[in-house]
Amino acid sequence: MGVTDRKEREKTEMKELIRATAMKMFLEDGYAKTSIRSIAEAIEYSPGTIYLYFKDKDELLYEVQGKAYGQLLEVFKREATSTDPLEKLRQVGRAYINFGLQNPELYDLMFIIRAPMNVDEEIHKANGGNCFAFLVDCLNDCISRNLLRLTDLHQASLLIWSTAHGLVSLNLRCRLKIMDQPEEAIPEILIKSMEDYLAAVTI
Amino acid sequence: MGVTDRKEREKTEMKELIRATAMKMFLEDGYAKTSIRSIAEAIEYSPGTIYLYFKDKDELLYEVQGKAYGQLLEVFKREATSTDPLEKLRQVGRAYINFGLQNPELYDLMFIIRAPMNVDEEIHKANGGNCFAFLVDCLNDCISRNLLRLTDLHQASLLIWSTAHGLVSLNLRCRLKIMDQPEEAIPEILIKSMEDYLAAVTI
DNA sequence: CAAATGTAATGAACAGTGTTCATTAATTGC
DNA sequence: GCAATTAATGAACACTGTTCATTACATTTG
Repeated sequence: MGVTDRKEREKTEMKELIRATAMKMFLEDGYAKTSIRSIAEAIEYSPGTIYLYFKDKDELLYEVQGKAYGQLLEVFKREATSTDPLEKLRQVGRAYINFGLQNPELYDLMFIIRAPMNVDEEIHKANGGNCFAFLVDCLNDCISRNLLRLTDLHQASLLIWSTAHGLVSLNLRCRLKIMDQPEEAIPEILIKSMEDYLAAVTI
Repeated sequence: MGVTDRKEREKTEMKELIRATAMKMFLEDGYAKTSIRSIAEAIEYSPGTIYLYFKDKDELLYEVQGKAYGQLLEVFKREATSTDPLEKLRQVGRAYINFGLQNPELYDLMFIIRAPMNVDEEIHKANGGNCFAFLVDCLNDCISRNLLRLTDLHQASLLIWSTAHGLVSLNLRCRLKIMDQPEEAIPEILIKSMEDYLAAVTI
C-alpha cells in the first residue's frame, strides 16, 4: 500500500502548503485583504483547489489561530521563567504586550477579528486554553501565597488578561491617539502601565 | 432666496435620512453585513445617490461613530452622578460595561472594527475625547484626594479604560468561552470583575 | 410660456470578493 | 491497454464598494 501512503503524504503536504502560505499572507496583509484567489495564485493553483482542502476561508483562519496560540504559549514559556511568582507574572504581562505589539496582524487574527464561531469555540478552548492556563497557573502561585489583593483565581486571571488585551487592542485600533502621546512612546507606556497595574494589586 | 434655502434644507434632510438609516442597519446587522445597496434600497434610492452625500462607506461609519460617542457620554452623565469620587468611578465603570453589553454592534463599530484612519483620528479626538475626559475628570477627583494606589492620572485613565474595554471586547468576541461559565452569568461576572478591580486599586 | 441651464438621481459597468460545480486531466487498479 | 477513481480546473453565481455617462427634473432666463 505504498501508493495510498504517498497520496496521504501528498495530501497533508498540500494542506500544509496552503496553511503556511495563508498564514504568511495573513500576517503580511491581514486576513481581510488576503483573498482566496491570491493565496491560490501564490501557490500556483486554481482557487477551487483550496476548497478541496479547507471548507472555507474561516477554516483557514482557525488553522492559523491554532498555530498562533502555540506561538504565544512558546513566548510565555521562553520569557516567563522566574521562580519568583510575582516576577513571573510581570514577565507574562510583558511578554503578552510585546507579542501584541510585535505581531499586530497575528494578534488581530487571534483576538479581534470577527469570524463566525462554529468550530471556533472548540479550537479556542483547546489552543487558547493552554495560554490562559499558563496565566492561571502563574496567578495561582501568587494568590495562594497571598501576594495579591485579588483572591478569586479565575476572576483575577480574567482581569489581568482583559487589561493586557485592552491595552494592546486599543493601541492596535489607534484609539490611544486621543491621549496626546508620540507614536514611538506608546510601547513603553503600555508596558509601564501593565507593570504599574500589577504593582497596584500587589500587597 | 427661498429656493436655495429649501434646497439646502432638503440636502441636509437627505443626508440625515441616509445617516439615520445607516445607523439603524449597522446596529441591527453590523457594519460589514450592511451594504450600500441595502441602505439605498431601504430609503428607496439608487446606490449611486448615497455617494452624492457621503464620500464612501467609511464616512458613513465615522458619522455613526460620532453619534455613538455622544450616546456613551450621555450614559456617563446619566449614570455617574454620585458626589463620592470613588462611587462615581464605579458608576462610570458599570455604565461603560453595560453600554458594551447592551449595544454590542454599536460598541463594535466604536472600538473594535477596523477602518482606515483618515479623518478618523480627528473624529475620535473630538468625540471620543469627551468620553475619555469624563473618565479623566472622575479619576482626577480620586487621585487628588489620594484614594487610589495609582498616581499618574493619564496612565490610570488608560488602565481603567483598557480593563473595561478588555472585558467587553473579549466577551464580544466569545473569547471568554475558555472560562467555563454559563452564558447568562457573564454580564454579572464582568461587572463584578470591574468592581473588584477598582476595589483592589483603592487604598 | 418656451427654451436653456443647472443639478439631482439613476443604474449599468468595473473590479473585486467567497464559493460552487460541471468539466477536464491525471493517476491508479485490473 | 482500459475502466475507475481521484485531483484540479476555471467559468459561473451572487455578492461587494465605487464610478460615471446618461437621464429626468426643477429652476432661471429670454
